[in-house]
Amino acid sequence: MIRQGDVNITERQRQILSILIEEYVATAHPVASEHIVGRYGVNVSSATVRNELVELEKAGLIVQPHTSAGRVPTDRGYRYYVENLMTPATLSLNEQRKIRHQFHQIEMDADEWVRLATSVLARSVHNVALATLPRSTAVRLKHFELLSVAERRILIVLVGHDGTVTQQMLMVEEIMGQEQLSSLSARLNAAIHDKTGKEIEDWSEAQSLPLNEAKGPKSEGLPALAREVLAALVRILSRMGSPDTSPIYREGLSHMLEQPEFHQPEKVQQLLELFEHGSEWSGLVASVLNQEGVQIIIGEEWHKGGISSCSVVLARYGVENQMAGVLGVIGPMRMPYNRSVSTVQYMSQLLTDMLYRQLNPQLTEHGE
Amino acid sequence: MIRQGDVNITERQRQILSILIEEYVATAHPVASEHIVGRYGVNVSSATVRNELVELEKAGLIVQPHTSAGRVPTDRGYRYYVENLMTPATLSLNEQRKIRHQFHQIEMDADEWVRLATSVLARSVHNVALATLPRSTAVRLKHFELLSVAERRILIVLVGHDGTVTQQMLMVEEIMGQEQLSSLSARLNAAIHDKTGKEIEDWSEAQSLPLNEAKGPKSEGLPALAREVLAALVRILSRMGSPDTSPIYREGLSHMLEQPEFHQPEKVQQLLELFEHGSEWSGLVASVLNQEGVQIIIGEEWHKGGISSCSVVLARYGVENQMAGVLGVIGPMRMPYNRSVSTVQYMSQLLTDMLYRQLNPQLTEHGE
DNA sequence: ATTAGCACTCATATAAAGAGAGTGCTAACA
DNA sequence: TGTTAGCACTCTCTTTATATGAGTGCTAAT
Repeated sequence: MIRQGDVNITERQRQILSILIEEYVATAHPVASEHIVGRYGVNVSSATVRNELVELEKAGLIVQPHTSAGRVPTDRGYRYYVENLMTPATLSLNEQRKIRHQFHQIEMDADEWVRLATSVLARSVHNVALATLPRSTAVRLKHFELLSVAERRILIVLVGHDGTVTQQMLMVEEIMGQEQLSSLSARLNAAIHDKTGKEIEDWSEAQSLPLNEAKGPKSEGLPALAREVLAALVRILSRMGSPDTSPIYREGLSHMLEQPEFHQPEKVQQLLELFEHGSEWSGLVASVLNQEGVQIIIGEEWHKGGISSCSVVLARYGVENQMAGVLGVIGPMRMPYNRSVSTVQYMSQLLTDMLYRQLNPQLTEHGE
Repeated sequence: MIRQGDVNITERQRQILSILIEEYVATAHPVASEHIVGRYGVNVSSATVRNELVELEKAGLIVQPHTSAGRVPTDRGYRYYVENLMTPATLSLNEQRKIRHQFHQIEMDADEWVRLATSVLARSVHNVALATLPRSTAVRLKHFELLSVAERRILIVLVGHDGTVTQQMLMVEEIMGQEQLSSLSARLNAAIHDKTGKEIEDWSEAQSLPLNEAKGPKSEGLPALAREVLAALVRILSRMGSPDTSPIYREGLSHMLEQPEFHQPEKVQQLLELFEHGSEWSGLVASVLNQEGVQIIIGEEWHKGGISSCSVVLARYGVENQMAGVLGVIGPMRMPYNRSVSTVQYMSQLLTDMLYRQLNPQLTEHGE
């Protein structure tokens, strides 16, 4: 799969580019021709390497910060590297075990898994990890409960067919005891079990007309509250279906700031502003949700002039269109991509497995 | 209330100190004697001011970064200022209204209020705001529900008598339908209603003995699950009573980094590490929970060598020993204390009112 | 095609010099 | 005794000059 159309370079140039990038990733210093000779089969003189470097520069894959400095990869250079040159890494079995081990606390729900995953990921790649919570589209109501929290305050707890749990406070006019609420929820549950938000809305409208006409037999004050509850359920279900609104968890900033590219304070502030204005992410997240595999966004590919010199490595986790989210890493453009990719890949696979088991409990028993 | 025992300075010195601190807070530059003359009734020459400055320096309230520089307040200087000199500010009615307005979304629970409060606070003081969630001691169980999330996975939702809601996942051996769970929870609710964690534990132990002996009549598999549920309830209740474990919400880092003291990257990193190792905070939080009023911690008063040059302004909110948390501001030592204090005070009062109303719903109707 | 050799460029480090801000001190003054 | 003008002194910050050295591009030889 060779994209990056117009790039056409010889085998040796590719080798040199690869060495150069890996050297630069490791040291953060512009790489001189001298430092390339003698490594991994490059048995030519520095002059020859310099000639090749000129070619690579013409192709737009590297630049020099100033005359008489070594070379540094460009956005395009990294792009070519991750697509053609990078040797894909796999986490060692030991690392895999260490990570899996942290998920062996049983009593957690999906949200907590994801939060833990960001934390593990951040430590593992020494950069900032981020994730969105898993959201389903078109959730079906499995069951809900009404809990009287205080007079006039009712808590609605809702379980979707996919195991997601959401809660929502509701203020009401009437004062209701827990018993009344329980009987109401029992009655409603029976009626709207397994329906989607849309279906509940329809059902609720269908009910309201007949009820108004035949108001003799069974309307001792309940309908108003019931309608409020139903409306709230519909709202919750529709919100659960839209992934954009979900908060984004972040962790590992202090690791990231150890990197030399963040020694100028403006860079740091740019970065933090990006984090605190979460809205910028939603487009990116949405696009990753629709794609298979690990996505790499390098430098300004995402966002002209935004966080230059940063890259993002993202992957979807979960079950497509059913219960999916995004998790990944953000770090300086100069990051060890193969490690990032493999770690993100492993974490997303792990989360996917766990969610899959949650949706299909009968498979649970064969795990480690 | 003049603490700071051994400090004994004249009225004019106090005036000068006050001007100096306010000037330094505003400009972030060491303050020269020339800049003090002519302000707020200081009608003496710069030479006289210099003489007074020497006295203030002897008292340890100010220092000069180097010979031939202006003066800068020390930790003790700020301490004296906030305790004796600072003119307490009140938020303007306009600001108060603006803040209150943001809390007028009805459908929120206590946790969401607190999260919103940190966000508002951060914007208002242009620094980092932080808060702990409200936790009660010795929560009594008001009601709980069991929800079948998936086969073998049960969600426990628990409402405390103070309106706190907590959820917890539970893995079990048996496969139970929602109906069975509902009837189990109905039976248990009736029995352990209004008990504390400790009381539930006792009750549960008391039950297990008789049940084992008289195992004829009513033991068709339920007790095992019931015991698991009870154990989980006890665990949840005890966790709800310990405030240390609650996560700490933070916001506003990008504001804070605009301050010139964070133009050296090491400072930034120190700060972030402090945030990510949340454990350091728990002692501080615990002590603030036991005190009335706004607490100010200046520079190294908290933590020798830790985040020097930062101050924290904290206050408890909520109802003591019933449902309380901590919220406040962290910023550079050079911060406008009176504004921070008044904002923190107002926010904590606001949260307290809201929690109080939640606990006593009959008062709700007279509010704005 | 490769490479040794070398002049050239430019960032970085080091030193010296100058400017300016602000002090401390002294001596005069009310 | 408290206040103030005057001034020398100190120390930072900026500027300028100089040196160093890493790394390149080019040329000419292999």
